[in-house]
Amino acid sequence: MNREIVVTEALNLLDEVGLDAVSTRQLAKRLRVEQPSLYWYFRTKKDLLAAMAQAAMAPHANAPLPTPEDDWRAWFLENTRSFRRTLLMRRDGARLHAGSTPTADLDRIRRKMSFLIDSGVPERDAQMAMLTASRFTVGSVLEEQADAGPGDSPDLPPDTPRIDHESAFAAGLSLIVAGLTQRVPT
Amino acid sequence: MNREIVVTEALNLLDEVGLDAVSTRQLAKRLRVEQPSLYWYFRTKKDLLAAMAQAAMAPHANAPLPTPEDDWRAWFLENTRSFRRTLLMRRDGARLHAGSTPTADLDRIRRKMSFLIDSGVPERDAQMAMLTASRFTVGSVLEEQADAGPGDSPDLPPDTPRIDHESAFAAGLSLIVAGLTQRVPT
DNA sequence: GTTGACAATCTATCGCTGATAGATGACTCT
DNA sequence: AGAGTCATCTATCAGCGATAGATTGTCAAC
Repeated sequence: MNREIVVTEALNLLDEVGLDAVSTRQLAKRLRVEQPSLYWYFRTKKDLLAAMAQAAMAPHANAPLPTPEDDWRAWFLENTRSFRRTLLMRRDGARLHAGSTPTADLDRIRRKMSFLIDSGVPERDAQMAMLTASRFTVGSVLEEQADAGPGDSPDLPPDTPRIDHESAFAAGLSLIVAGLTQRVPT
Repeated sequence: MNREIVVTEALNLLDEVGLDAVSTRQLAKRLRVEQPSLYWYFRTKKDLLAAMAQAAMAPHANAPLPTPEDDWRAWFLENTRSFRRTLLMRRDGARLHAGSTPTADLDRIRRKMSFLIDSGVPERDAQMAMLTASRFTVGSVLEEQADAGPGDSPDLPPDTPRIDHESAFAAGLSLIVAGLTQRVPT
């Protein structure tokens, strides 16, 4: 056994039972091991959750970086969509992500920033737009996954139209890109 | 004793110890009562947290609604800032808010929507912009409060410039408003 | 081959948590 | 006086994260 196996099984457990029900005991049972054994691999449960969060973000973290030929608007849209898709891949993915200190890949971020700057986006605007899109995405998926979760929604009038999260996200994102476009000198 | 007193004391406890350390036992101790007594007022802890979340949002929920003379841009900015301010008033306010199914005041939302529409914002754009701003705000405050919290940040290079949350929020918000402005017919 | 070190797992237990069952006191209405 | 209810109590449960310390398996050095 090793950390990777533990994390993989922990993510399987997460998908099955949801974040609140992920316990070291349930995880140990799946790994056919006694519960304290997990503490050989992780000092605390928070450490385990952090490793899970990082592993869950792998699809987005390994996506190809932009090339100079790319259109910055198209790339920005796709990058943000990729972030959202990755959060949505796992049950409670947004909560898992938001709950752990991010351990971001700084070099990757710098490369993305450089691409935007080289495409004509002012540095500060590029930085703020990336932050804005990221936080908007986390907020969106957080609500989307909370919404899809437990069915015991309180006594709302039944005519309330369920929000289409997909198009609400698309609309918000295009709003942000439109705002950013204004900042870019022609 | 009544629900209101319990919720008030629960929010005081929250401010002192943080969301993770809010337990029914600590709360009971403060109210000079045994722990199971709280279950007379709330069926589950989740119910208590939901009541806390609603109470915590009171400042924003009681803020004056826009009047027809208001400038829609100025109002939209102030409304979003008010939301953020309210989330920031309580320790872990964003987590508390995001963790509970929102018992939104539908009538209030409709009044805000009507104001925007009367100001010339197309209905769907108004709706999407409100959603976008709200989710961006929750995502922002979530990170801001997670950042300010436990000091055990991992081994990041010490030269990493700490983000100024205030201006990052302002920048993101103005990006959204700029995007929305483009949608409004002159 | 025995010895020793280290990695990995076990047993046992701690203090804490949210929650339930059921008894008890207090106040009110008839 | 008795009934009913509100509000609180005592006692207890199962589950949680975490720690201490014993025990095994494996491989290297002597």
